[in-house]
Amino acid sequence: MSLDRRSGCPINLSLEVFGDRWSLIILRDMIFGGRRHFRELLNGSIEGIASNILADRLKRLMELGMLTKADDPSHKQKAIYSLTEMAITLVPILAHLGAWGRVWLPTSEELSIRAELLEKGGPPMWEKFMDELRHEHLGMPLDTASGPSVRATLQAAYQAVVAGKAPGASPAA
Amino acid sequence: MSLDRRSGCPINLSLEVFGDRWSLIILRDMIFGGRRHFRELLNGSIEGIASNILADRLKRLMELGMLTKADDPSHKQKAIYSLTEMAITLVPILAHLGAWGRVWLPTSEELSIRAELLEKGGPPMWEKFMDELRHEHLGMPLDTASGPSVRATLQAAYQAVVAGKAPGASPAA
DNA sequence: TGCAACCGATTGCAAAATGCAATCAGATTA
DNA sequence: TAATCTGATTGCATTTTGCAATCGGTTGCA
Repeated sequence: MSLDRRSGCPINLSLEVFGDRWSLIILRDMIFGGRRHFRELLNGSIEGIASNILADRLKRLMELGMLTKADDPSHKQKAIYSLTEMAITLVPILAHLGAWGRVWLPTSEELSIRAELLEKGGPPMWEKFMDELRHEHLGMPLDTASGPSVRATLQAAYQAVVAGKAPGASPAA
Repeated sequence: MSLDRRSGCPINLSLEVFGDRWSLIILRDMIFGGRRHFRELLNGSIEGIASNILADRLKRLMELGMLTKADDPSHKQKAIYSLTEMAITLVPILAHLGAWGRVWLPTSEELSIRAELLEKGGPPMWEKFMDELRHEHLGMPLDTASGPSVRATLQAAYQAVVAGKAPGASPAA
C-alpha cells in the first residue's frame, strides 16, 4: 500500500500509517496480547473490532510492511500473522503512549497496570521485550538466561489486579 | 467532550484523543511551528487541513483539555490558542514518533531534520523544550541562561537544509 | 459418515466522518 | 468607505466506519 503522502513530515507519515482508530489496537493485541490469528484478534480485543475492519487493517498493515502472513502448519485454513521489525520498534512508542494515557486519561486500573510496569521498566525492559518479540515473530535467537518473559510478567500483574478486584478472590495471591 | 470509552486501556484512550488524521497534526504545528491562531493553523500546515475540520478539532481538543482559547488583546476578533500541560507532555511521544517515522517511512530530508535533531538531543532537549512551551503557553517562569530556544534551533536547522537544497543558494551557510 | 463448530474473510447497507468550496458577520486597515 | 482579514459555519458529495449476515472450506467429534 502506498501512503497518501500528504507531506514528507515524519509525524504526518507516521499518522498515515497508524493514525486511525484500529491499526494500533491490532498491533497492541499482537504485541502485548500475543495474538497471531484472525479470530484471536477479532474476539480477543475488548474494544470489539468488526471483522471487515480487521480484515482491511490486516491487509493494509501487511502492505505497509508492518505485518507478514503465513500458513499455520497445524491448520490448513489458519493464517498466522507476524510482526516485522518495523512493527516491533513501535514498542517504545506504545510504552510512552500508555504512560501518557495513564496520567491524563480515565484509564481503568486493571488495564493500566501493564502500562505502569512497562514505564517503570524503562528502555531496558522495552529492549528485552523487543528481543522476545523478534524471537517469536522473526525467529531470532534469544538470550537464554533472561528469566520470565516480559509479556508473562505483564500478564501476571494484570491477573493479580483482576483477582484482587474480583469478589471472593484472594487479594494476596 | 466525553470519550467514547471503548475500553479503559491507556493506549485505546490515547487513540480516542488523537487517533485521527488531524488532531496530532494541529498539535505538531502549535508545538513545533509556534502557531497560535486559527488562520496560522489553516494556512500554515503543509498538509492543508479544511477549515471545518480545523474548527471541529480545535473545539474537540479544548473539550478534552488539550487546548485553551483566549481573546488576543491586540485584535478584538482574534482568538489565541494555548497548549495545556496535558498537550505539552506529548513532546516525548512526538519525538519518538518522528524518530520512528524517519527510520521507516519515506520522509523528506528538510522535514525530518528537526526530528533527527530532537532525537539526538534526547530527553534533556525535550525537557528544555517543554519548559519553553510552559513559558509561552502557561506563563511559567523560564530559566534565563539557557541559550537559544529549542524551536529556534530546530527551525535554523530546517532553514539550513532548505537553503542548501535551493538552487543558487549557499550550502555552506 | 455425518454434522456442528470454527477458519479467514466478504457482502450489503445505514450512519458517520471527511474533503471541498462557498459564505458569513464583525473588526481592522488603507 | 472599501477592501481585507478574523474565526468560523453551511451545504453537499465522497469516503470511511460500524454492524449483521453470510460465505466456502476445514476441523474435530460421534
